[in-house]
Amino acid sequence: MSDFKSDQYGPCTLTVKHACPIELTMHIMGGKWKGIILSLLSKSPMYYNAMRREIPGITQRILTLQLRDMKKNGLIEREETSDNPKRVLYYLTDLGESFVPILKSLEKWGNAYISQQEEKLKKS
Amino acid sequence: MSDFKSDQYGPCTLTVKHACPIELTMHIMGGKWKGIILSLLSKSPMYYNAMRREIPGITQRILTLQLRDMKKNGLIEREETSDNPKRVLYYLTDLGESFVPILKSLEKWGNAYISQQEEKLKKS
DNA sequence: ACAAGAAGGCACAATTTTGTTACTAGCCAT
DNA sequence: ATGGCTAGTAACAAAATTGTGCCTTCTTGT
Repeated sequence: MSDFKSDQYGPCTLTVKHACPIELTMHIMGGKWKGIILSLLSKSPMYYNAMRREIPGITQRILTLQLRDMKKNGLIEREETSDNPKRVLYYLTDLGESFVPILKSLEKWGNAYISQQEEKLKKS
Repeated sequence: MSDFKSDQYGPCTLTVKHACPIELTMHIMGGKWKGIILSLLSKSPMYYNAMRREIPGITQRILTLQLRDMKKNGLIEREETSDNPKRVLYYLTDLGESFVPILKSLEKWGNAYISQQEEKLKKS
């Protein structure tokens, strides 16, 4: 259900231009793997199996699903190379690139959160 | 499952300080309602039922669950007032506040995404 | 001829998240 | 004393997300 229909998302008091953009973004970028995939691709384009190796714990099926989703949402591009054996290269689109700075702040925030949690643990 | 255990999250090639902070953040902030709730509270503290009215489509149960989760993760604080009838005020903690700028960029990005989608629709 | 790497597909299953409907308990005003 | 407001609970159900295990097709190296 990642299709975007402009009247599918409930109104949001913050900005009611079309739908709630925050919820939309969370829906597109949230989830367990999208962030990691995006951050890998932000460093360089990558072949399918290379990504698989770089993301421990992900299965082929899930990786494929995520990549498809991200392509459908215009975040990445898929390109079959013509060399043998045929390989598939994935890389960020401009839209995908435009999310990278946000990704970095999410990462920062996460790290801050972690250290805060650790401080709490010390005290208890 | 929102508890944080430092070795529960798979390694992330980006930053392997403790776990993948991106995934962690997505896990804490993702989902359908957290963003909206946070953005409401970023404007002012709010009572339970006021929030309920401001977020069309949310049910009591879900709102309660979300608020509890956010409190558990240290994003918001819950305070029972002593007036009659007793009411419950929710407000952001510093940690919660610290996410607001990110929320705004998520919102911006969402809006950009929406306009891009619309342009595509025009062309087809 | 045969294994092995590339990029998946398929059937099914478990988990997590979100939703529905109804109910409670304290208090207050009419 | 009845209804309505406060902030929830409880039992149950549906939907979405993520995962498992095994199969496939093409190709290249030995």
